[in-house]
Amino acid sequence: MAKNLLIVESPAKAKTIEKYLGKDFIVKSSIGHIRDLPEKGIGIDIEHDFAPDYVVSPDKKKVVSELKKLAKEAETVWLATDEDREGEAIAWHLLSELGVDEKKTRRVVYHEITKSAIEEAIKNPRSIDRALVDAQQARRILDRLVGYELSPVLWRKVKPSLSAGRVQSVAVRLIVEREREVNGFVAVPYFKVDGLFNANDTNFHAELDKRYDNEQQAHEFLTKINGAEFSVKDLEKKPAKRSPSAPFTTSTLQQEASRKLSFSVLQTMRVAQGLYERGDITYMRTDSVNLSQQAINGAKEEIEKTFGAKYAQTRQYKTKSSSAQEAHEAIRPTDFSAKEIEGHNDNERRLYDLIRKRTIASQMANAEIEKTTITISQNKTQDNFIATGEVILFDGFLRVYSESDDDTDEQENSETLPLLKVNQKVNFAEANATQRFPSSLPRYTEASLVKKLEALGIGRPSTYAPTISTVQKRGYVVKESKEGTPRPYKVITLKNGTVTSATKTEITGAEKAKLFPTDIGSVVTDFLIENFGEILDYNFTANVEEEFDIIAEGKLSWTKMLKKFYTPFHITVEKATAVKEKASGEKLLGQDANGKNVYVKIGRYGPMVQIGDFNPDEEGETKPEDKPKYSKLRADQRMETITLEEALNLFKMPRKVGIYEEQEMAAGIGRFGPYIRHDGKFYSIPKEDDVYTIGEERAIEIIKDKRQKEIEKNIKTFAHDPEIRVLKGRFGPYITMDKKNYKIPKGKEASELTLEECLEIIKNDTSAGKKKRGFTPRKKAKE
DNA sequence: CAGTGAGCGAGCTTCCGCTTGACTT
Repeated sequence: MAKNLLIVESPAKAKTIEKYLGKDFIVKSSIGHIRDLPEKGIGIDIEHDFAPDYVVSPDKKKVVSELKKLAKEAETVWLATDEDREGEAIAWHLLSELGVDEKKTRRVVYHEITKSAIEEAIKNPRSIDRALVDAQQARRILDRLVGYELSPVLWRKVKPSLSAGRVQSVAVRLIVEREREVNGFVAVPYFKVDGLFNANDTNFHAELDKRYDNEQQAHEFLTKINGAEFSVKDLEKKPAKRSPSAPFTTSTLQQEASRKLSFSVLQTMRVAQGLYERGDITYMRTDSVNLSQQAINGAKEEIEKTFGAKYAQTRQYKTKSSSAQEAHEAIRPTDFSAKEIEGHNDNERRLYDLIRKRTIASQMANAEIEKTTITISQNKTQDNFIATGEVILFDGFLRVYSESDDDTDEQENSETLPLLKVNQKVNFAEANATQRFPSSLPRYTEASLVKKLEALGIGRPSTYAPTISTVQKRGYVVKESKEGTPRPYKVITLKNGTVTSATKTEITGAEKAKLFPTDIGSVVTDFLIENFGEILDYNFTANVEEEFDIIAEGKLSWTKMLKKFYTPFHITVEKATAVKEKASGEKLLGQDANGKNVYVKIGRYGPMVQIGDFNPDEEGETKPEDKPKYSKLRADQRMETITLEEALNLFKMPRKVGIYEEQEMAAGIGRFGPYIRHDGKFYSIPKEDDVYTIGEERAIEIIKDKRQKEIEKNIKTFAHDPEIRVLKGRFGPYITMDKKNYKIPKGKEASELTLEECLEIIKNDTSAGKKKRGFTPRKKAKE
């Protein structure tokens, strides 16, 4: 029987530590929190100092009973959960739930999973820090009060099953407000002038040191400098250095994996979890940029071996975020010499490579750069052209890793400039004044939202990915890509002594995997800001965190803090509940041809347009012809941006188009876009046709086309078994049976397949049994 | 999938932060 039971939070960590401690120790994990407030009901006795009703979580019953048994048999129970607020609380819950004498328990802490750190921790046990536990209770209970009192208000005022909370509601607010900024942004165009020069047989670009507001000014300037002589007025060389970024935390890993690998934050965490479980990387949910001494030595050794001693420069980074609790190390490889990892899929290899390079780069020398600025003047006006270039004198960490940036174009500064002298003449080739449109701040991606939340101190490494899932699951936010629209712009060119003007076209407004608010998201946000401004304030979390810190220092009672918060909060909840009207986001768009009011609002089934008002007579009756008319918004329309004309157009659908084969044809817009409906069948209307004006003749053409394609699609059918068909699809021929599709093996001619061969292919198909790997929610979604 | 729409209302929904596991064909 083992004398010692040591409990940590993560099973993978338990395995590692067990190796370090030897046979006198049995190491087990709690798998996170073991107790919590009950899921049903508030679970807090508010009248009696917010006494919480903790219950063992249903999915932790097994773990707890096993730990209980082992704890009883052990001489000493070591509570080795993380050294932060949540970890301290887990230790305290374990102590009270396992039913062992406190005298035979020890609390130990460490910041890194190394043999020396664990042994050192065992030598220095302490007792449980009750003040820190109280701070956690205050955090937990405040979140429950906010979440479970605000959500029911939304059920009454907006729609059932909605939710609100300290973290998610602010996340949605960020997205709603950014969308309004983007939509309200008016781009005031300007002209920038770019010159192409040649000197020492090298072409190079230089930009004019001023911009013009309009085409006329730009034109005038180019006309003025026609025939000018250009020379180097000034030359400046400045040394600069660039330093590597800190090793990864959860948030920075999510951002870089998004930019460099196009991973969603959930995908990043899933892949990292796999790497962690196999022992390839350290823990992936961390807010610390710290590396253990052992890790720094490992990185240094690897750098010296691969690149030479002058490339190594060890550093210890400091965390910028004030909310950080730093219970773990930064995310790093466990073994720096492992360049390639065995037995992993492509995504795991790519993420591992990113983590390894980032960590190694963080311990490498600065890059040394020489920045060159060349000022070119001319003899016609006082204006100068400026060329900038960069030469890397010593690549340092750049040899391994360079961080991506969300906001800037990376292709600039890539030009090599010729070696010039002051007063040297340069040859002018051409100059272009190009019309540019400034852009608004970009919409958030999942990863840039995480970055913003972290900067505000909202949420924790373990919750970034789930929060982003929650706001999407509730229908507040959608992740979407959008095709851009063409926009004309002017280019004025001076070349060969003449100035010419041309109009070109660029694509603008294209978006890839960006977060957009839904109408529900906007309406809920407006409602919450109006009624619960304090909670929706970007500083709310920071403010309560300050108080949690004071509680953790033992200088404030957690129940007092909660009471001070809850009393006024609860009054606003009751006030908001007492107001009968729904929060529908109703907006008057204008009047239709008959002078009836046209509104957009959220109805029972989502956003809609309403024409007309209710005007009941004395008996409270409304005549049927006076009742308002309704139409749902299309999927691509938003309450905030729909125009009166677009709203009225919705009522023109579905529209009678004509008769074909004695059946009526109607045009409409469905979930998959514009369609013609005929004899119960739907035919998509191609992009080049207008659903509002399409005529009978064209509609019949579309129907005939579709039928023809249907016929061509059938490569082969079998009289014996009409269920099985060989079809032509987007990716080539395939076999279909019972709504499932099967690939045709290479080397077989589709049109010559026999029924037996088809059955053989279907039988041998293996793709159906594929299992999806990943996390599923604790509770199964009811759908 | 191809479209509904006030009001009345049973009984349901919900938070944040720790952490992974998988009844049978």
